[in-house]
Amino acid sequence: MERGAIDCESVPGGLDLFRTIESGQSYLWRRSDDACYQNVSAEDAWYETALDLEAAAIGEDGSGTDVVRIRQHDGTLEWEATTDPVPALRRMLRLEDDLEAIRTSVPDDPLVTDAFDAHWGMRLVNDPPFATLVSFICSAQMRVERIHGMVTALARAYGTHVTVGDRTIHAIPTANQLAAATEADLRSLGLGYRAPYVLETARMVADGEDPTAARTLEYEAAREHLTRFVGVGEKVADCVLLFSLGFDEAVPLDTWIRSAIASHYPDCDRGTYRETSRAIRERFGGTYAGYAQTYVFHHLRTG
DNA sequence: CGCCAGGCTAGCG
DNA sequence: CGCTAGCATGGC
Repeated sequence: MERGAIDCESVPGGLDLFRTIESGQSYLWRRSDDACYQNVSAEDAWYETALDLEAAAIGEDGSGTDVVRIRQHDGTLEWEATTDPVPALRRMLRLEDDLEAIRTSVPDDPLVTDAFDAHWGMRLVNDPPFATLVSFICSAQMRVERIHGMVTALARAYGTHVTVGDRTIHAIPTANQLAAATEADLRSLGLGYRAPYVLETARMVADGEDPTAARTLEYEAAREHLTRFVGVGEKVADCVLLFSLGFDEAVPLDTWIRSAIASHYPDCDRGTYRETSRAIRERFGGTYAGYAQTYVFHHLRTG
């Protein structure tokens, strides 16, 4: 394993790795102390995953089997990896984002202000597209702890196993790997009614339907395009657009954000997903509305 | 026991 | 179009 570190002083606005990874955006990482989403501090804990680092650096899933481990320690982001992970980490953890500039573009109302103050340093993620698609198909009517458990179960059952030293790391399965499963197999992992959704979407991607085609479209058209995948409605599509495909204006309307709209932005409730989405997106400043959404979501969910 | 969790699909009017 | 029943599972 190669080793290195990224100086967090060079990250504009700083980095809170714990909140970035354990805020329900990314299901890529496992903690080496196996304590993800147990409300335990990640001080000195390593996060690890197996993936294709070269592909991840350009926003693709790839089929490779690299391993990377990271932790935040002494003002640096330490890493260990089978090959140079820095370009992939910069992209996936969005280390170029200027948090101060982003905060300037979102409203300074009490809820957003409290959320940014409470979780400063949390960054959006930019994960590989298919891994994100599968994760958020699984997210329907699930708590984040269990989504993480389901994705972990999928990785152990179908993902590529990579052994480094005495540790075995499981990659999130590729579309081809998942397409070979059966619905009964996926139900036995606890996916419930999401099992056929994951399977059918994996088969679609394995057959050539490309979720990254949405990148070339205007935002609302991109959201509509992603709903072609089974198990993907407007909300899951917004999550994939925000956490993987670079649409920072996407505001997923989940139960927590709907609750926030009801209590803090009631004029933004326009009845339909599309119109409510437009209203809250505008209220959150447009360009980086998804950043405000993610801070508010995490603030409410952990409060 | 009932209720809820980062909802979606199919089938209805 | 919009609306709703039904859908798995585990934790509290």
